[in-house]
Amino acid sequence: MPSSVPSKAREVARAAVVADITAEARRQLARDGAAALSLRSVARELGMVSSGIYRYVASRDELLTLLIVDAYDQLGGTLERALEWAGDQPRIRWRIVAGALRTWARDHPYDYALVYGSPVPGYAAPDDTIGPAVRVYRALADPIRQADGNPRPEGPLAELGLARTDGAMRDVLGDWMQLFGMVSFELFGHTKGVIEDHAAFYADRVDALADHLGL
Amino acid sequence: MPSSVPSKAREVARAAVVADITAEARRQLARDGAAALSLRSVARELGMVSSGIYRYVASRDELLTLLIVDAYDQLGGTLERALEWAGDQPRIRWRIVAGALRTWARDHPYDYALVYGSPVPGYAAPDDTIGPAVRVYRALADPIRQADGNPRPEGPLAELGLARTDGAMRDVLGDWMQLFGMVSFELFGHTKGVIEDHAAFYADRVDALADHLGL
DNA sequence: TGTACATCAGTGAACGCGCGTTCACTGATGTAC
DNA sequence: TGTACATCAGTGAACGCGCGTTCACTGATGTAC
Repeated sequence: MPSSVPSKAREVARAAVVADITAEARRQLARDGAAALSLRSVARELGMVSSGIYRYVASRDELLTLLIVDAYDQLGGTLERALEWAGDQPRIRWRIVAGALRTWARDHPYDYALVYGSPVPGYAAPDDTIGPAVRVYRALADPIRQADGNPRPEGPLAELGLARTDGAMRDVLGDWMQLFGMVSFELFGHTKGVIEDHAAFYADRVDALADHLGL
Repeated sequence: MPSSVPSKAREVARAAVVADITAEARRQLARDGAAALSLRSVARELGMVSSGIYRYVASRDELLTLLIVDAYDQLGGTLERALEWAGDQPRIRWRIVAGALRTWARDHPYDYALVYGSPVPGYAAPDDTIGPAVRVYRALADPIRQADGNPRPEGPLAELGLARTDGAMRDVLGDWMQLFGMVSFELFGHTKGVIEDHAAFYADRVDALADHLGL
């Protein structure tokens, strides 16, 4: 019978290698996009024989899941850090968190595309990705939560700490989707010849949305 | 010296084969997504030897361009046809064209993803795709044009027939991006556990946008 | 209308590539007594 | 502290696959006189 408490040292080493794999995969994702990501090239770059990587990752799909979770965490963490120094005016906090979203997306276009672009064909995201995804929405909800005076949350989005009525919740969701719509249009190149100054356009819309959200 | 007027019969036959290729490619796109699209499998399905397809398409990228143009045209045409029977109230026309956008996207998810999702890595859309893309925006602009009483258009979006001021134009663009944001979120599965009735949510938001646009 | 020639569609073989995944294996590392 | 054993990381070879693209070629189709 195997010992139920695995070796600490092996556990640590293992986690380190998984982290290396994820980091290298992310690097390749940033260079070539999700479709081109291959286990073989990750292994190669890590100086490992191609089959060795199967000690750590069960399949290509599992590596993609790792990357998706990682991307959500990076983005969520970035938004949270941005909010730390944002003062206590809801409108300012909204500007800052929305701006941080756009900046992160521009800095990590393939990570953004991986999670908010078209799904990788044949890949179905497991439920492990839901938690990290919510982290992003929680950050976006922060200014609204604050404007509402942190009421006791109920309803479908209670985990976000929001307590608006159904109608007001639809407003919030629609406004968030506009945010992602704008970022996607900019990143995916749908504004050629229409919008010249993306930063200005985005800032202008973010303020309009702040009005709409009552911030 | 070759004749400058090519044979009519050959020209017709050629166009028919190109249409066959596009149709088969679209079918495969609908089944497996853009990343899995291959010249070989299109040729195979057409009963042609793999190299034969190079008589009609210079490369895989060119086939992708064909598909993108085709998708824009399909969507643009769908929106235009929807508007034909929409009566003359701007608000109704807006509801109909927005609804047709969502319906088309749900019916052709991979076509939608091809043009409004993340770009295919390594592929850069040539300028041939701009014209067909504008056709979609022209249809979305129809209700606004009508509400404005078809004034003489000027400014950056004159080709859409819109004549609003810069600020009002930003409103329009932002609202359109919300539309695409909502459709993308629904199609790409980002609303799990948040929105149950997508049709109702979308209709509700479309009406809110109509108010915002003054329709 | 008939013939010589040019054009073009489609063939078949080949090049060189990278991929995901499996499997039997060798050593090194940790564990239990 | 020392030894016998179990576990695990990483190897190397292999399977079978499909891809994009090139190239020299055979016939069929159209064109010019």
